[in-house]
Amino acid sequence: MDSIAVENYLKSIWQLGSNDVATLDIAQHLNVAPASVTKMIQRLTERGLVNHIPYRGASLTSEGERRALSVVRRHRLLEAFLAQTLDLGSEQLHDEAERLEHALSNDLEKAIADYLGNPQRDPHGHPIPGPNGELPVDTESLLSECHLNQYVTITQVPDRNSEMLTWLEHNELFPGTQVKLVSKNSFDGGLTIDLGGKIMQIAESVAKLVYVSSEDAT
Amino acid sequence: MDSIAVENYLKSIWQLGSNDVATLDIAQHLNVAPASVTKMIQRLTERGLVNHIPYRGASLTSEGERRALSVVRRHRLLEAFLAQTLDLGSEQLHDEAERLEHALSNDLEKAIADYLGNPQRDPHGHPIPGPNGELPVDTESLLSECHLNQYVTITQVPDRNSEMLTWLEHNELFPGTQVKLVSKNSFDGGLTIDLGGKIMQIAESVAKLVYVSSEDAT
DNA sequence: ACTTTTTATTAGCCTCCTCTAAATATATCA
DNA sequence: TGATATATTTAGAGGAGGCTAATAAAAAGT
Repeated sequence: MDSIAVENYLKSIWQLGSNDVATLDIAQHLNVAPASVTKMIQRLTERGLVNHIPYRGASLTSEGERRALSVVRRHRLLEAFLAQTLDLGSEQLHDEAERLEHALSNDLEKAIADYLGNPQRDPHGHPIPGPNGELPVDTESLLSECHLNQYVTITQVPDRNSEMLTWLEHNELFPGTQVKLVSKNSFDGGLTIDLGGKIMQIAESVAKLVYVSSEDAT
Repeated sequence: MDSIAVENYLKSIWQLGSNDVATLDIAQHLNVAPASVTKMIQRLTERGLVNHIPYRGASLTSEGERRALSVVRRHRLLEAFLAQTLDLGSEQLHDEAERLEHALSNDLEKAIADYLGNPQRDPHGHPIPGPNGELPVDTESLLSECHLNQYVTITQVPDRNSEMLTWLEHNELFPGTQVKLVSKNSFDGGLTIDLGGKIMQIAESVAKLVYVSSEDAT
């Protein structure tokens, strides 16, 4: 059984990209000192969960990725479960799941998945990895990279960053919402979108965290 | 915030009695070496959570008890919550709550309590301490100490020891069941009880873990 | 009361995870 | 290319929590 710290490192590396993740990025992501990251990376390399080229970066081995996805699965199942039973603020969901994910047994994970009907996505639209780490092929793109006048459906919003999430929710920008891209500012990357008649502005920083699908949402 | 280990020690000491708990008992309860217990007791004494007289025993300070009861509250709320939402085997409940209890924030604790309607007891009949550690005065007694021909209602069954629990459940001996004490073996302390017409034997070891009330259950 | 057994504590060591300060590699820029 | 800035790793230390072996205290038995 991986320790909480190990699970968090694996999850962070997974979230930060697939190859050559920088020590400093992990350190900031986990809020620890860079030296602590180096040491942990070495332990994980020793255990065969990470590949590390000194001064270059770290990436997950297939076993490391499997375990990272297991954490992600538990996290997203918990978000879905808590969202369905208690109704917590969308921002709270993430924080609670962040702590509970490390205390979930296989049995309870399964019980929750069954209770929810083995959902494919969590409340923020993020795909839930299967019990063995299967993830659907990603057919979605970033809102920031849409074509002009294209109609798209929001599929994923971020699950951290609660202020942004509150703002998105307040403006009815959640998974399932259909929007049309009206124009794009060349100077700051901001977007103007049409939300069923309502015209609004979206900063590039937000549009880079929202995924959309050009087909109808499934 | 207390660490998981600290929370477990406090809870163990609370469960093992109110004064002069033996090092060895804690060690067995937590499945660690006696020397580890001594060391932790010293740390807890240092932090004002435990009173310790060397070679005599340990007991909780009022602050220590407050924190122990907080863990117990989270544990029992979780048992109630999981029992209500997922329906898990009664034996599984305990184990899952045992791990999750350490990852429950105040907010989530409150959300769960509200969702359940602030219950007074968990599924095994154990009283759930209030948010500040309030426990009802105990008016219940052990099944093993009833008088002959007395009608009593079961109020509490143990939450650990899954075999016994399964057996109790299988024989419909759970909180709310009314039984009459028919006779008591003088040699082994075993009981014969009348369960709505069905006569059965209960070993003393079991009767010492089941609480009953002579008034109607509330 | 003296010896033996049981229970607790101390001493010393280990692993995990963290930190700061110092050293080293890499990147960047003139 | 050489100098500076940034990123990374090493060195060394510390706290938390665990262990075993050795010692000391308390309890129990004769």
